[in-house]
Amino acid sequence: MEISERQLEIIETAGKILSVSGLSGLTTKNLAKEIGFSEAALYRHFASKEDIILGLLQFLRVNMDERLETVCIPNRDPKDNLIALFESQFSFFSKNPHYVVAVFSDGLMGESDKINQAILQLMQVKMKYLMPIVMQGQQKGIFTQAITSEDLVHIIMGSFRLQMYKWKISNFKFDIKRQGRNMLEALLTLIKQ
Amino acid sequence: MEISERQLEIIETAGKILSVSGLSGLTTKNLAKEIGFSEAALYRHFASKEDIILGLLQFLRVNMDERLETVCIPNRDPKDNLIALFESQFSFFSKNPHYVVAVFSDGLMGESDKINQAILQLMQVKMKYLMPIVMQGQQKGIFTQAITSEDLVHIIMGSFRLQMYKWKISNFKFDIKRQGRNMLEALLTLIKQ
DNA sequence: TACCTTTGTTAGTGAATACTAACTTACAAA
DNA sequence: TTTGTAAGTTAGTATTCACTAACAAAGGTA
Repeated sequence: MEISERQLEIIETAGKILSVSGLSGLTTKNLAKEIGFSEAALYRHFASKEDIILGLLQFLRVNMDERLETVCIPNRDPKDNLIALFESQFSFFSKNPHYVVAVFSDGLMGESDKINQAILQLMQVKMKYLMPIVMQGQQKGIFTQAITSEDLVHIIMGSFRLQMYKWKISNFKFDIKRQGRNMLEALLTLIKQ
Repeated sequence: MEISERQLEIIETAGKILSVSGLSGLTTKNLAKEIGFSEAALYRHFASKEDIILGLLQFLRVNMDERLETVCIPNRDPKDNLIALFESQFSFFSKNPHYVVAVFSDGLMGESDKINQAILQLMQVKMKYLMPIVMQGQQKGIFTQAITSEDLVHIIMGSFRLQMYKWKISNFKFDIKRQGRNMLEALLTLIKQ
């Protein structure tokens, strides 16, 4: 599953349109116009619009996986890992706000199963890094053991997602890195044993 | 802003379609067919499709406001109030799963400002009841005072929303009341001082 | 040179969408 | 009895959508 240069350009332009004009703005017409070639040319690089969005989500997933891999350092203080993970996430979305629209928007492509699955996979990638951190923190007695790791992860993920949602419906007006850091601090205080 | 019987029927049918066929299934054509009259007849009762969705959201808001009003009893143990509020929410959505699609789906009507605002208002109604409970609980020393009420509410709301999201993408397959109760329990354990 | 592949073009297609115009019917009030 | 209104109907409309067919130009390779 190689991604050509042109494909990447299309994916990135799709992301840009998403953040500027939202979901309904992402049409093949707009996409082609923004890139500067014809609508038909899109179909030289992708079989369908769905494939373009899937490409976008896949790109985001691979990117996130690689990014979190470098950020989460085994055997480091779980608290530091949690902070680093969040910082990295907020920093990335701060630079690429359009992906927020992609990930947190349902109804993308009329509830296509493939796309829903791609979004689920994205959540799972994050879970892959979050879960061990939380478990390690609990084992070391840094995070509370009063509730299960699953519940703890759920609460952390929920807080993160709501923060993202608020940012999105504010039209990305506030500083997500600062607000995110505040929220994380509260979260850490809460889950500290 | 009175709602006629026919309007209510349209709203409820719209909700039903949302839960069965999702966002993309909610077309004027499907809506009319489901009710059993012509498409044009819809426009005797609503000025536009947007108005129908706004009606649905408004109906949900009023309903939720009244419901939570009876559920949250002043001067009762905040913990009990919190449980009652959640139970009521889960119970309602369990009976009316289509509203989950409406509320937790962005891209409803191409990012109409009015609709986004209506969804925001819905969150604020819930906040209206949640915030005093949390503050009271903190004052009485039942909930932790280590973080602010705002942060606590954010974390609670985030957990609730994520629970709803998981339920929705599972196609309403699991028992939201049971799962919700489990999550609330974990949450209560966590925020207990 | 001859040919193939890649990547673009123009000019459409059919299907779906929200919505409307014009007309009909039932019924209630004056 | 007359008239107005509410609530249906049929048969459309313009627009938008994702997508395609047919062709052209560039460049590499036999």
